[in-house]
Amino acid sequence: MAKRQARFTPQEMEDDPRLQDQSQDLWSEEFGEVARGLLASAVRCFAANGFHATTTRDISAGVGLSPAALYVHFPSKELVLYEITRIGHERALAHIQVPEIKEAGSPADRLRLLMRRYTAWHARHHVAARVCQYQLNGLTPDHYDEIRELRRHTNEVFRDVVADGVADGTFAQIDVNRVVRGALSLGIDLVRWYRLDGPDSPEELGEFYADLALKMVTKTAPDEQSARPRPSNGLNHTGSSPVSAAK
Amino acid sequence: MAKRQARFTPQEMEDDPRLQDQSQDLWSEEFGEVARGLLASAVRCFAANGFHATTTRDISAGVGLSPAALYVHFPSKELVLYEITRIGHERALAHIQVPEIKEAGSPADRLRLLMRRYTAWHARHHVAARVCQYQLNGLTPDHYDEIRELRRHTNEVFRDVVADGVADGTFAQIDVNRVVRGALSLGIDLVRWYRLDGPDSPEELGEFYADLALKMVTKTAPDEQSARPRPSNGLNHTGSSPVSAAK
DNA sequence: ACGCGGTGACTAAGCGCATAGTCATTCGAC
DNA sequence: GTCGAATGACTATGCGCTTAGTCACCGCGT
Repeated sequence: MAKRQARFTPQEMEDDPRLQDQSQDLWSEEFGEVARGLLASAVRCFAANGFHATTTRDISAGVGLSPAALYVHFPSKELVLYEITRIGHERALAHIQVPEIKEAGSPADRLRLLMRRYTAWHARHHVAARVCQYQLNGLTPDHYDEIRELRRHTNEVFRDVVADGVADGTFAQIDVNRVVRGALSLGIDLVRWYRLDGPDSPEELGEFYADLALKMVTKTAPDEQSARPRPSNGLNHTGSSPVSAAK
Repeated sequence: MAKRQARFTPQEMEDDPRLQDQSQDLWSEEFGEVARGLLASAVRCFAANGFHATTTRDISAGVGLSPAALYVHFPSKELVLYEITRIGHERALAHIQVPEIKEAGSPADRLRLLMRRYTAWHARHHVAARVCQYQLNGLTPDHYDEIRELRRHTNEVFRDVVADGVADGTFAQIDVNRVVRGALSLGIDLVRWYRLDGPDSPEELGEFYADLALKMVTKTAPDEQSARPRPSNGLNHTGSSPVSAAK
């Protein structure tokens, strides 16, 4: 009878190694100590059970407070989600808008650094990033649009690097949009399964995915690859669309 | 005050091209006409607003019935979700367990076919697949475990092909687990952004991702790739772990 | 030292509402 | 007339958020 079956209790969530990450350091400055605790608790709850399955009681119980205490620090449950997603997206974007990448010489080096940092950031903050990626439909339309704007910027950072490499001949004549979406998919989808106590450190995974991204754009010697069962059907992966409506 | 803000009305969902896919044909046999309509409506609602934000009224209104009608065909809302995810996972798995792939000659050909079919299936059924991927936390623990078992099988299909290629020297000496996860990430993450009215047909995207998967495993000529800023730190991407706990 | 008014964090209790699910009854095809 | 499908009115419950009030603490005049 209308019981909301959150599958993880606060105690289970506290101990679960799959919900351990380094997202505490995301909101170290802008919030007071209690508000930070509430955000951390909310991240765990939202990541484990989803925004709508999480009650204000769950969040506040995670820091040993009463439900009403949440409203001393945040005006609504939705705004808690908004702050999490906003900060998450802002920090991820800032982490790939660094001089180190811009000033790296070749597009290949830039792409390698970009993919390494993007992947490692998402691995390090995979719990918060999971909320950022999969709980957006709990936002109001206005807040959702703000987050989309941040995502557009992230997209452009990738697009610029890949487009540069294609333009100057460093990369193969690939479809920029498709490759960018593929690289982003790798860097994002890992938050669905990654865990810090798994076999790969964030840096190792970043290194590996940077290699994969490079392989995506590198020219292949004509007879290097194995035989293609499909001869040539005129539907090759080059310039199929100018700018697709990337979410 | 406790208003659940589902952001999409039934009418909006009916018309939104982002919620159009071919998932109708998934449950053509096992259910009656009305039950199929309810499943289709539930898929749209769950994909648009999430399981917990969807009411039984939303689902039944999508087919012009009263809320109570849902309980004529399904014992609970959770079981509607379970049927969707079960059938989705079963069909996706069946779609890559075909003789066509097993009997293809080289591991490269098998991987190409596998990735093509896996990607195209998820693109064609991206709305239902989105529910299958992102709404699993609405399931009871028992049902969740059943789905995990199906996912494990899917994993193994990929692992077998890649491991074969590595064993017989067709592929480079890559880390099988990492490559499999990367390929699965590409094939799965597309359901987050794909739309049938976008620039790529399911087949084109499958073709493109099959190329990417091949590039992931193909040996690179020693000086083919651009200079690596990292010389050799002993942390190369080879055999870091035997079998990781893939979700 | 002390009292005193002010302040902000926090709580207990609960309001108003919406939800998942129930059930006696009706409808409609055969 | 029978029987399954569908319904409208209903229940039990849980939800987000509010309200009235407690408590610890602060500055400050005396």
